[in-house]
Amino acid sequence: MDKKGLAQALKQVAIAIELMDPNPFRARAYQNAARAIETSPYSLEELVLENKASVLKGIGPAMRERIKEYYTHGQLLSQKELLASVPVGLWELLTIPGLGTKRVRALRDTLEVSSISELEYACHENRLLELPGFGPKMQANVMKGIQEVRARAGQVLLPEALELAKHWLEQVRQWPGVVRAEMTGDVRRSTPLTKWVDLLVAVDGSPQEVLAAMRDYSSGFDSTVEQDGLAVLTSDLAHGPDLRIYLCPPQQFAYYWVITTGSEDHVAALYSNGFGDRPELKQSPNEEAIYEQLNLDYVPPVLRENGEEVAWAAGRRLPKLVQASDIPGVLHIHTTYSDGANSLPEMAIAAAERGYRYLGIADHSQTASYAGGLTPERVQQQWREIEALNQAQIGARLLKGIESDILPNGNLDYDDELLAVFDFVIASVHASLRQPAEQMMPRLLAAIAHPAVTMIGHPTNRLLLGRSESAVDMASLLEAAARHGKAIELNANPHRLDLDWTWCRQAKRLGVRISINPDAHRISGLDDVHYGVLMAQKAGLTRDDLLIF
DNA sequence: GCCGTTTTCGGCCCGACTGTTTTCAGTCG
Repeated sequence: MDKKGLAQALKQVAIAIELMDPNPFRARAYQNAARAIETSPYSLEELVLENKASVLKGIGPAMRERIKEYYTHGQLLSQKELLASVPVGLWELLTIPGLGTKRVRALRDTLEVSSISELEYACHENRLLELPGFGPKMQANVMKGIQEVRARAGQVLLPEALELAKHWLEQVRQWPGVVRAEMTGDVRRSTPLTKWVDLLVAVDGSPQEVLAAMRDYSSGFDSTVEQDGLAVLTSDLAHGPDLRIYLCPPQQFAYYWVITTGSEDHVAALYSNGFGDRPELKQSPNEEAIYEQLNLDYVPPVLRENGEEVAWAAGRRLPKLVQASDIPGVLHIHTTYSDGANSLPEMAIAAAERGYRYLGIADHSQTASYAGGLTPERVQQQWREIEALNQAQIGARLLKGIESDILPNGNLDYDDELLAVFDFVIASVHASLRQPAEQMMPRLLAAIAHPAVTMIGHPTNRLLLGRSESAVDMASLLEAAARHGKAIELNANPHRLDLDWTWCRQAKRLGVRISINPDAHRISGLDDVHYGVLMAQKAGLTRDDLLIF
């Protein structure tokens, strides 16, 4: 519960008003208030307790009430009825690119469409063409959007998958006959997205007996017994991925742990190394013994992906994977100077508490007005504060950086003299994300060639389960990075994880340094580095492959 | 619902882009 949550809640009310209430200016007031709060330097506590809300433009008496409500209840109680009056399906329709509140209203009022399924039906009947402002392209885009929404339904990001897996591990460990239970599958390999949350459970007794004994606990699960004796319980969770629980005898735990951890390609590569011809492996005491029997170095789960790693293990040349402790400091931090929730000193102290020696501040540049981007004057002001904080040594040493927008024409967002003085410059695309490759690539290549630029930030601009990648020819971008000696960001926010780990492998081959950046907008965001490290490990990166200051 | 005064109500935010349009409406960041 903080001011970002408040801003979210206000925006949600704005959408509800736009959908239900004919007065668009009331909705606008909520949007304006949300923006005013987001871009203000004040915390939620300051807004309420020190009445800083009163000095903000766009906050009147009603909004002051809303802010107080949110502060005391964690939600906008007075708007609950309004929010509940919006049919659930309408919120879903808004997730389709190109559909905003106006078009959703038109769909509902004229075609009586209020869910994705109804919308799909209407598309098939060509009904969208009847609506003013809709045409064949719009209808085609909507159909494409529906496919995308369907494709990502049932998947969750890594943190949520881990949460679910932990929750169910705790449950399953209480079940009768359970000797041992561990995560397996995608979650164990730390894949960015998970469709199945998999657990492997060692149980006493035959699969049939065990399933019978578990009946009271596993209601709602479908159960099957596979031909080799492995029993599988599956369940559709209400939202997100499906849960799958493998049951095996205790002696065969290691064997099935290898198989269920996957990936398919990894296991296939193990089979080419004799995995299938060695029945005694079924009784191995642990995974290490299995790899040893196959004349392979032990492959950590995170690395078990396309099979390439099995060749490395056979050649005794597995990379010494980068560890969190290898990272002495992190870059790409936002503060209250732009759209961050915490101040410079707060972030500096939090970084020191996490063992970081340095912290690279990179607030938004001036074009990013929606995020409170810094004018050159504000940049100077921030530098003065950074120097004072470094002088006082109150936390991690602060580096003067910036996340400069790459403008649609490939220019950066300040003049060269100013850019040259930063300790580092992250160049990122934040607007005109949908440019065709013919414009996007020259744009990115111009940015990476700029002498002041240290790295390209979140190079594809994807949001996992949210927004598809920009038209980036990654091979060319990485070649350019190698040519100019520039780094590429591995944005560690679990919504991004961008550069994707598969491309990190290519970057390593080209000698392009990877910068694992939290892109933190608050103190807790610093901990996202963990996910970045996992992706770097997946790519097989070592400490030497990272950009270190 | 907020603001700014012309103190009592009329007007209200931006820039790019896309798809729908013959000049604009809606979406998005």
